[in-house]
Amino acid sequence: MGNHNLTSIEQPIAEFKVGVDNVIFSVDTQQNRLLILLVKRKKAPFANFFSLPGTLVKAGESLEDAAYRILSEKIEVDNLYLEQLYTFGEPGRDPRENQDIFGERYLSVSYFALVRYEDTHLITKGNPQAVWHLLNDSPKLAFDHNRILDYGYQRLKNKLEYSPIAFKVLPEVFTLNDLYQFYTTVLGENFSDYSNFRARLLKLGFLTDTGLKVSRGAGRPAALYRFDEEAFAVLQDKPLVFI
Amino acid sequence: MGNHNLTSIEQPIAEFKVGVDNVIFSVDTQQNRLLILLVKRKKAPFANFFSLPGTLVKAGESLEDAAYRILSEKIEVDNLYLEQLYTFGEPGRDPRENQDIFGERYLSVSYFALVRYEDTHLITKGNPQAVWHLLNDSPKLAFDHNRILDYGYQRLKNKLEYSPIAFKVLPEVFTLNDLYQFYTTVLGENFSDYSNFRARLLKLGFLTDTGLKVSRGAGRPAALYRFDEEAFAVLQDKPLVFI
DNA sequence: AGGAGTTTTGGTAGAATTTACTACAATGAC
DNA sequence: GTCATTGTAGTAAATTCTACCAAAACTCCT
Repeated sequence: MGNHNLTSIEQPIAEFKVGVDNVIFSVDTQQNRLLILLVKRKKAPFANFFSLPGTLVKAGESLEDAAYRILSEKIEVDNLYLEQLYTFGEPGRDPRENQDIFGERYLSVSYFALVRYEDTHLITKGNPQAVWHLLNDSPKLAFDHNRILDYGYQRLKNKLEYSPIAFKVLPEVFTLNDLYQFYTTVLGENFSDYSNFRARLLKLGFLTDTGLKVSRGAGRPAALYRFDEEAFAVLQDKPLVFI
Repeated sequence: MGNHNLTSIEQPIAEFKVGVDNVIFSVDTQQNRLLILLVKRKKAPFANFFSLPGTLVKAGESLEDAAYRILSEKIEVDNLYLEQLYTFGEPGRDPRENQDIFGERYLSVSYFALVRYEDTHLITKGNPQAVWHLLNDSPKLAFDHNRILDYGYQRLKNKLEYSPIAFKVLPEVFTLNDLYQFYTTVLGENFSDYSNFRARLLKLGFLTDTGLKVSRGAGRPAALYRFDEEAFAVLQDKPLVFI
């Protein structure tokens, strides 16, 4: 069972402030880059460190509302997927707890988001501003945010394997190669070759050919497909690809 | 994106009390029953309703510590698996919020636990006491606990499919039939037949034959196996069975 | 003791899927 | 037209899944 503190019998009930921190991913399909949204802190603690975009939950606001509020303060985006990730709350995880004479605690409920990169605009006014970072080249973050980021990346890979979240952020119509590039930039190139990826996805039967074709430079034009939500419904929780 | 409340610009930061609620499962392998631990509430709100065992987090106590504290107040158990489930925090989810003139919020961080049934003892002193309920026959619970319970059951099934949590609560040595019965009482009987279940588990290679045999009534004696953690390590996240 | 019943164990044939690879089609560039 | 490039279709071999079957090793009953 491990070493757990079971001795705090006479401790009072703790008072908490609750923060929401967002792990916001985006896939730049032009350059095959997996990006993460970070903000640079201006104030202590961890001044000048990068951190995940976060906020404290306000009165009357749900956790998910707070998560959407952070998003809308940093970026303009219409197409996204968002879900709760994990709640971090050990005593001492936030240095502000030590400075608070009332012994108040800080809890972090983290959310995971995947947003469309192409028609998303960073909001440049406001303070601090948010910037995209390469996930592979992300810096040491404030608080325990590196841990939250790692947790979020695991969730992203898992979700991509089992859920159709890619279609929330891909354009309305897309080629099978677009889809393959999306998967490879997130998962790495060792999960399937293109030909077998095509065959598998098409056999699953939730991609409908629009009849349209698109030519991008040299080579045969590619068919444009559309995600059919209704056709997907029947295969809930079946893996889409194998890593 | 749905309808989210983005208008609370001038709201103050909320103050929270944080509760931990445990979804505690147990498998009675003698009678093939899937059980859930519930307590009967003595006080308002929801007096005389059953609820998940829960507590408020104390000063200096981590969330996981609180989860273990609840467990140790209700049952004596040495063999268990525990992990965080989900955090519920919409305004108004706890009726106490309305009675509180300071507008304090109540957050519930839920934990999921699977405990060994056989050598677990319910603690009968204390108030309220905890009792095992059949999951299939669980009553209407206090607060939003039915939702948390459903969420926990989904997690249990998922974990059983992908993680070796069964071996945390099975005896040190067990027969393949023991294991099969465990899986069928949790997942239902439609995931695999016994012969194929055996073949699959043995081929995965993390069950080592102890050489011992056990005879339970009529029939050929069964070989006793042991879970080999080291041999399992290589196949992290591969499915163990198919539902 | 011996046969009947029961449970464990180790298969196998056929279907289905995965994997690695090849051939062909349709286009732009020259 | 020819070639490089990208998209598409397919196949053969290996592997896995599924639905069974039969022998082995015991207990129980008469």
